[in-house]
Amino acid sequence: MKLIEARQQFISSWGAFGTHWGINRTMAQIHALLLISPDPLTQDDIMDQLNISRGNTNMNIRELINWGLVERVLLSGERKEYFSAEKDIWKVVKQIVKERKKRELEPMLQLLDKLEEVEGDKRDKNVKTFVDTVSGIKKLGRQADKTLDMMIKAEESWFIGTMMKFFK
Amino acid sequence: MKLIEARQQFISSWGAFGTHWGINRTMAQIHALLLISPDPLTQDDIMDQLNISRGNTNMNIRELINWGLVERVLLSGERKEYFSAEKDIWKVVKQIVKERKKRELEPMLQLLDKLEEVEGDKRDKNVKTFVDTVSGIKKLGRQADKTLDMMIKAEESWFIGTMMKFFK
DNA sequence: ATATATTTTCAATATTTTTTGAAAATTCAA
DNA sequence: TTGAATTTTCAAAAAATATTGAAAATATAT
Repeated sequence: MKLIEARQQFISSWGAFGTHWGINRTMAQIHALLLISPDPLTQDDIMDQLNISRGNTNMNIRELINWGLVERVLLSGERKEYFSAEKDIWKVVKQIVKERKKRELEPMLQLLDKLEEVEGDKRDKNVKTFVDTVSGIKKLGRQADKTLDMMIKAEESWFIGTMMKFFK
Repeated sequence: MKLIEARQQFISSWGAFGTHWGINRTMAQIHALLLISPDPLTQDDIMDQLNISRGNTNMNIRELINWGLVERVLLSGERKEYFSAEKDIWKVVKQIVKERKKRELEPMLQLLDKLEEVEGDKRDKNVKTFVDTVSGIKKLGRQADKTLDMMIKAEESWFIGTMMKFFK
């Protein structure tokens, strides 16, 4: 397979993959493009390579910056802004985990704390089932939260080493 | 907070949560409803409680069954079908992980295997960056695959115990 | 200051996804 | 069988989401 074709496939399936994870196609494609580009790209480079509009490009680049996956690069003597993606995949994963934990897991756990205190008699099976379900999710969620915290702090080598041993 | 309100909030935020993870709102809501219902429900029960159409209900129940999260229950002497959700959250999580691994991670790893064999000279920095990126993702992906396999096989108590020790 | 390059915004449009509801198919009791 | 109950399908409609492109805002060089 030629590079040009392989790049296309990578970008396109990274985009499709993203949509399964609540990330919009374009954002995932821009990320993919930057991941496989040796040098930083401008907004125009991205527009041209992915065939998307200026507005779309701009919005999604900014979103990638919010996620901490892409950064602005200023090249001396150049007026335009350049963009480049973090290439270390372990860092990328940690960054995504960190953001999703903050945006989704933590608010969910807070809600569950509130819901667990529902009024009512536990002898009522509706109350019991509700409370048991909420508690069960909360317990697992709290554990996940701790585990992810550790993962975020870990070095790849340490993390993979540990996993290897435990899940040999 | 009254049970009725707590149930509403749970269903609604479980639905919103689902949309961040590529699951449609209705499917997540039906799942939530079944999780907190002590007894199995019929299609009509679900339609009424969530205010959704028959077609929508039917489609999403079937999808939940495909995901292995809900099962048909036949009550003797009843003509209608009843549905109930697995209540053990650890089992639910394992089931979701298992399905997503099969549907998303495994195909992605297969693709990366192919893409890694791209033609071209690694002294070309475009080729090098592409291959390095693909290899990096593949390596981490393979490790995730193994780790998830272990998790799927594990008992909750063992898993959490292990995590506690390692990520104390 | 002025002109020019560049980035950002956002209303309008297009696309994708979800939902509806009625018709068709299926199931089951009599 | 027949017919009522129930489930499934799917084209059309609605809703949600993503994209465009031109205008406005901003930044920079002269």
